[in-house]
Amino acid sequence: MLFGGIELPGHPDLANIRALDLLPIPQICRMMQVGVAIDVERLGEISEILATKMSELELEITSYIPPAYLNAFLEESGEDIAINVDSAEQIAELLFKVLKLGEGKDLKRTPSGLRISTGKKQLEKLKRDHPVIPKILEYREASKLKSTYADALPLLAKDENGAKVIHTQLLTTRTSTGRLASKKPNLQNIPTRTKLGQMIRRAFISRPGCRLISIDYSQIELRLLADRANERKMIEVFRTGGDIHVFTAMQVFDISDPALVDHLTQRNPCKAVNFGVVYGLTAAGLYDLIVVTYATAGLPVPDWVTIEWCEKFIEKWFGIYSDALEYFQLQHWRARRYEMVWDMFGRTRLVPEVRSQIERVQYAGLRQAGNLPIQAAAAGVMKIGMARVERVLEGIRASGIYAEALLPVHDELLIEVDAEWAEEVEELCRWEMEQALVDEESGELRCRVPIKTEGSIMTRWSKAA
DNA sequence: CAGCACGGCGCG
DNA sequence: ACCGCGCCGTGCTG
Repeated sequence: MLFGGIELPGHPDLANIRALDLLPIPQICRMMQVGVAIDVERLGEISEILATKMSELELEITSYIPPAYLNAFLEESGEDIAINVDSAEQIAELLFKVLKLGEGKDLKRTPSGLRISTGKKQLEKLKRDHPVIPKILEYREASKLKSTYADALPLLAKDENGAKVIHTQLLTTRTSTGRLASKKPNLQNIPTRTKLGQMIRRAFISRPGCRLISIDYSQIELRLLADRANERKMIEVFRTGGDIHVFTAMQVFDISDPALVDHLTQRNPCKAVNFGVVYGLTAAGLYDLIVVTYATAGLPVPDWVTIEWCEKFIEKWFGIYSDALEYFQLQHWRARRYEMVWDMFGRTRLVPEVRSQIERVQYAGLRQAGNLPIQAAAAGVMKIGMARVERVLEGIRASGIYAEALLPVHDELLIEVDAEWAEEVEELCRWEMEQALVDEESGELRCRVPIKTEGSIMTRWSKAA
């Protein structure tokens, strides 16, 4: 029996899931009431920076409209500006009708099929064909960050004794996998991946005299895959504390020395596949991923990277991790047999799609079936971890010290504590989260690999502490 | 003015 | 044709 009486039945178990889902509820209520402080002035500055950048880019983009078309564009928009870069429709017209880019290439259409897609993936592939493309991508990034974050967040902030505080709504019954969701605003998608994005994230601050503590589960989904699939090679790597992506590359490319593994051409694709298999990654999907990776790095894609090569790559991966292959096959079999799959805690998901006559729908159902036992297990681990952390924080608060959980972000928990106690609290909370799968009675770890976390103490929320 | 579908994109 | 979310602006309709 785990913390809070949670079991690992390994079969559908509604009572167990009810108990698991209730576990973090008191903490969730607290988090919504406590809220997160933001630096509204900083967000204002960022908004200005982004606005400036956007008008510069807008001018540059306009300059690429051939003079013969300028009047047509002006008329269409009915404004004094020629083109609205925020309009995918107008960008598609510029790129594919006026500039006639990508002729001869098989350009992907939008899901509705109404027009050619101008999504990031597609534009990355065309990046080298015309100088306007990177400008559009840059504009899109700035526009997204400005409208969704820099401008929107301050409007939702409430004045609370001198600080501006954001209160999100955490949804506990929104997802099909047991994850939590966040809305008004969504604080689970605050930027982190780009330089500009990190500026936004750094506008989330600790209250005066406090520190933010971020603790995230390290590769939790891969570790759970290793455990649930009893995947021998993965278990060995995680037990010995090795780099799973480097190990994969050594196996796939038959390299004996970890130092000889090349990052761009070997470790990165392996990392993509290691994460991607949990989502049901296909050869086409991997190919896209690699193309975008190279394009983003500003490099031409080597001609040995083909769909066929990606197929071989994935086959090789499942040859190496053959227990993982069997595990996914078991989930697919269950999905077809019962139209249902379940995770280690007994959470179920119906997947009637696997009986569809439409192949595309059927495959989507199978990917969902393969993904659920892993994503749901990770969500369950997080719920136990959260409840254990809250027990510790309650004790700390009882001695008059400020200590509050602020926000769960799927495999990360953001905590706020009196600056004086940050180091101690970080260590305690990391320990609690890492003990999520430890049996309360025997003290035994109910997982074949250790559950690890990484923690950092900050005054501003950011990935690089 | 409100509501909707769509394309697009932020995060884990 | 890569899983799970929520939210933005556009373009259109009632």
